Amino acid sequence: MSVREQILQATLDLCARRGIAATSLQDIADASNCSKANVVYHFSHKEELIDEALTPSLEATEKLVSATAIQGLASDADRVAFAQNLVEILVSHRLATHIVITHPYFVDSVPALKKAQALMGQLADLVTQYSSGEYDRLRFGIVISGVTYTLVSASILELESMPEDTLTAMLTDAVTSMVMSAPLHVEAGR
Amino acid sequence: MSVREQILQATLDLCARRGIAATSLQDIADASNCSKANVVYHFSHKEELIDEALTPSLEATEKLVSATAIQGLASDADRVAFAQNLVEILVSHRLATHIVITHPYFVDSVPALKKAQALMGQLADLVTQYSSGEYDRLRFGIVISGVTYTLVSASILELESMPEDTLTAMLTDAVTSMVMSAPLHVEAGR
DNA sequence: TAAGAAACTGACCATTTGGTCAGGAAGTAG
DNA sequence: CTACTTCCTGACCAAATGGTCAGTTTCTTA
Repeated sequence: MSVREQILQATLDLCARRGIAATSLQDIADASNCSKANVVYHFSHKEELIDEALTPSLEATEKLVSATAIQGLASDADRVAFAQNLVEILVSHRLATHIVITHPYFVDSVPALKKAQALMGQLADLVTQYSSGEYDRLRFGIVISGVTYTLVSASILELESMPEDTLTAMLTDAVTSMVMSAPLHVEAGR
Repeated sequence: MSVREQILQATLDLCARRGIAATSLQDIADASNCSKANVVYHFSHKEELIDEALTPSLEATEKLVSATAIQGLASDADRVAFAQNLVEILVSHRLATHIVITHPYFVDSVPALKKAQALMGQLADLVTQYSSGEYDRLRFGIVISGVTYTLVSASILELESMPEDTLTAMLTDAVTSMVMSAPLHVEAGR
């Protein structure tokens, strides 16, 4: 792993664990086995560093949004596939997603967070354009933020012991049954 | 409102809006029309100040937990009442709840946050002792954190325009239908 | 009104932070 | 070997932060 990549990974780890404000460039440098000055050499500002660390997660989400916009969510199969893809993204980018969701007040200083919020809105639009208005939008918001939060705060519910694919399956089921207008209850291996 | 109360209110406001780490004692002092030294005079440490600001919310939650532990959640009426009380607490203490939920990594420095997490676990226990295990616990976690997060990040879903009691009713319905084993769909005035 | 307690303040301090800068290694090309 | 670019570093800096302290004002009470 290149130093650059090490720095990005350390940024995700530390910011997810301690929060952006409590994570200093020095912390990131230590975790990346290089000097603070080198961190600044690769990413000239802290915001830029965080921005870049969040990018892969945003790109994956963007892809899902545009694919869903074309495909639509008319059939049950479409909806299940959507829920699966969404949970897949949330799980595989859980650090980034956690950072996004626990830092609503950094929107102005970190552009990626603004983008992330916009994407969340688009996702809500997609799901709810097939349903009946504000109440469904509300449900969607609850479930998405809830799933995301739960994922990374798993210790609260002692979910750490659970195998990752079981967790993914459960979350997919939860999303599908709680958000889609026609609950499907894809029984996850439990 | 006494200076003490002003300080506590400003702490809730600012920490919910910008995060604990990004809120300085000076910011709080400015918002309370007093000196920083006076803030430290009333609350000798920052953690102590935050701790005290979060206390009312914790006490309300504690009360609900112990009341529910005695009353139980066997009947539908019990469950509806529980959901209403819970949402009522989340709404009326929404700033505190937002602080709690967006600062999982401050658990070690702010005792109140540790307590809050423990209470969340007890709430989950209460609801799920009437249901079938891990999956329902997961659903509960999703809905509670989701409702809470949604409440304060309402701007994302443009819920700001909604009257507070409509919001409360919707959330109560959402909690009831998504978490309780028997969906009730108390139709909120919509 | 006198005296003590409580509320409050400005000046100050050590520490940490994000970021700059001048220059040293290290690789690469002619 | 030489010149040039890229990568990297320690030393340094201004700004901000949490907190202390000595002293002043304001309230209470006898």
